[in-house]
Amino acid sequence: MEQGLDERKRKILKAIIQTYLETGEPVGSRTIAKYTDLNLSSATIRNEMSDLTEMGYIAQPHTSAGRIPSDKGYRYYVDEMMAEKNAQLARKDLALAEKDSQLDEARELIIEKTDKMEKMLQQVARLLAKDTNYASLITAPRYNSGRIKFIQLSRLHSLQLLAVVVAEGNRIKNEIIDLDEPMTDDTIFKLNFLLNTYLNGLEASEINLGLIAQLKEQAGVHSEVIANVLNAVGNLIQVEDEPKIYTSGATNIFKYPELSDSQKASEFIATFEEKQQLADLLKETMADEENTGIQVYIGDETPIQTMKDCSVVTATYELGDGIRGTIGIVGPKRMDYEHVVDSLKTLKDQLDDMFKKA
Amino acid sequence: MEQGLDERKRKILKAIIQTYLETGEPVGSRTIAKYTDLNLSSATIRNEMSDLTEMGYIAQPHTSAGRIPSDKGYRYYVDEMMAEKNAQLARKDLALAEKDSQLDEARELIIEKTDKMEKMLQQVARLLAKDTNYASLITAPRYNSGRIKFIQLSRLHSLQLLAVVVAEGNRIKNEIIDLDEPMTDDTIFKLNFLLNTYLNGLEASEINLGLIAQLKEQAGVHSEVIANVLNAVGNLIQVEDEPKIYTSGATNIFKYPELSDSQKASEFIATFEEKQQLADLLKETMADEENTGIQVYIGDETPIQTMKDCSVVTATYELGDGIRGTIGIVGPKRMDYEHVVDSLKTLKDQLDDMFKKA
DNA sequence: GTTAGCACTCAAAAAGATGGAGTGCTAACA
DNA sequence: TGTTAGCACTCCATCTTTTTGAGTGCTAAC
Repeated sequence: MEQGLDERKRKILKAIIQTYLETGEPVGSRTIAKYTDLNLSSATIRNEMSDLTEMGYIAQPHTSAGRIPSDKGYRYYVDEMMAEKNAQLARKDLALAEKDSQLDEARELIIEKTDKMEKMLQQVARLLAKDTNYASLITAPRYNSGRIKFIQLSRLHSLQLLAVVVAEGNRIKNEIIDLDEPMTDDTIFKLNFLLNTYLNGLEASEINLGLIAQLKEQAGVHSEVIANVLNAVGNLIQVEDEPKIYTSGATNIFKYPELSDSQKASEFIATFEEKQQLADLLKETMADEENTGIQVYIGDETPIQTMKDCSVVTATYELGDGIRGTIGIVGPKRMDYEHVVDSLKTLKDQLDDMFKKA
Repeated sequence: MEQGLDERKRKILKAIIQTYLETGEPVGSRTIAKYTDLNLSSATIRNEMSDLTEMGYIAQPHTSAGRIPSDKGYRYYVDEMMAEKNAQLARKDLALAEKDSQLDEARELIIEKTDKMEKMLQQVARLLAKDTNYASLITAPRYNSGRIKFIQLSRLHSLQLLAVVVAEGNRIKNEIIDLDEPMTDDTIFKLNFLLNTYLNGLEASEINLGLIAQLKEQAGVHSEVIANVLNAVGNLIQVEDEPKIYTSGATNIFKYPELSDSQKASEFIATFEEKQQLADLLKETMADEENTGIQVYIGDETPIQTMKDCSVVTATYELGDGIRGTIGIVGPKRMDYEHVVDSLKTLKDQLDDMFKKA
């Protein structure tokens, strides 16, 4: 027992799952008897279903109902699908690259219209949600190298300085500094020199208390200003810890009755609203990298409590140098895994390209 | 008929509404008979209720049910309340300034912890939602004066310039400009001079095609760079058109059964998720300014279709010079108007103060 | 090993029964 | 004339019962 599934059982299991994905209702033996090409009577199917139930691949909501896939069943189905996809990919069977016109069109729109990363990501999230009818989330690429590239103080008014800090990856931070008394051009020049010689090329982690003390000492009377600049530097780095997450389509869950009772829906949507918890999910994704870069979490496998009744599919896109971001889809366990995986793959590739160009 | 309400009717109406606000269930004549201090039998109350129904202040969900307030009834109640609040305020009856400890504590937390406007506003929204148990929204102040204060080009790398544009209100925009070929320090200096002499002190609207042409001509070979800087300027202004809206607590509606059926909840939350439509609401608010700066929209009065079954309370905070932002609460029609109005008032005052200091 | 047949189960839908909160109206009362 | 007690009536909400039908598990025959 439990020595794997023979050909027939696999076919039946697959048929059950696919039917369930479509209808969302428990599927009975007669349905399968008609559905499948192997010509078997419902009675035979029943016997096999009984076995599959015992093995834990499917379950009965109650005695006299049809069967629904268990988490183990889904897992089997998804693994099969992924394996097949990889095989196809290996032999360059690019029938898989069937265009998703909606997402394709997206690409152009996005590149054209949005000059700002923020808007672009929001747009992508929206599109993905619309395309799949599930909830989507996406993070901006996480820059893990915070090396400082450029620092500059300029005079705004007699009592106001503007500090600009640029880090690698062209992330920019501004800080306005109010002075107690005017400062000469010369002083500003000196401070600029000081800041650049000390900080330029450093990573965030390399700025320690000793260094700060040195800097302040050098600055003498103007150590206040230094403190403010360092503050800006600090902010630039802090953003790292909580990468921004863009979401869309959380309300799509109302399309799936098994998720839309008040209690569940409320928790689910709150999770999306707060976004905080989503970070955990994505952290996990980032951690273990797979061949395709696509991960599927089914039911309890997700790290987030409130999504126990859902499945989560994520993909990691790269800019190279280990700078990565994540796209994800959250939907009911009976989601259209194939479509979701394809969509994410397409999008991941597009993002990879896009960033490579930019 | 319809010549206003006598004292007794007013008392009864108020009692009905208040009871309904608490319970959320239709209220019957006996309840009122016990509740109120004017000693009347339920029969008498019934007669009065019948009148009030005819006048349109209250309604019956069905023949043999109690009464619930109609929009007109709510309107009456809110108007009364606001009038009283204003009266209190006029004679400096500051018992009204009863502290809301939660919001008070907020103030300090906020000022302490958040250096970034964005985070602060998000925090405020979250707090307000938590305090009231309704959904909250808040916009960043909308700067309507876009006068340019400072422009600077700096070299980042040999083929990269950094443009910094600062507008009044200390809004800052950065733009990185890629060059085709290196640029001498001297050229950068000249371009800086050029940009500042032409653009400094101008409002967005004053930058027209003629001016741009002049600038580009002056810049000669480097007109590309000018175009990029103007792009940054453009962005600085564009942000105006769609002020960022921060929201929180959309899922609070699930606490109110009359709003939490799938259909309604879905639409409601989607509105909050997209935020786009909320802008309309806030635009409206900004338009007509009242004495207290607090507005209440009941049911159909709201400009947003999906909120027909809700009430919306908004407040406008000011930085002076007509620079304003909005805070708002969306909840069921039977919301605790008094508490909401007080909370918004408190918050509005705090924001006014805070920005005055900053 | 497969299948037809049949008794049995159980959830969901439909139909019926009960109770109670609340009204509107009438007639009596101060 | 305004107020009140009394009563018949309405209608929703709740609970119970009935019906229906999809689906199973088992047995016996092929």
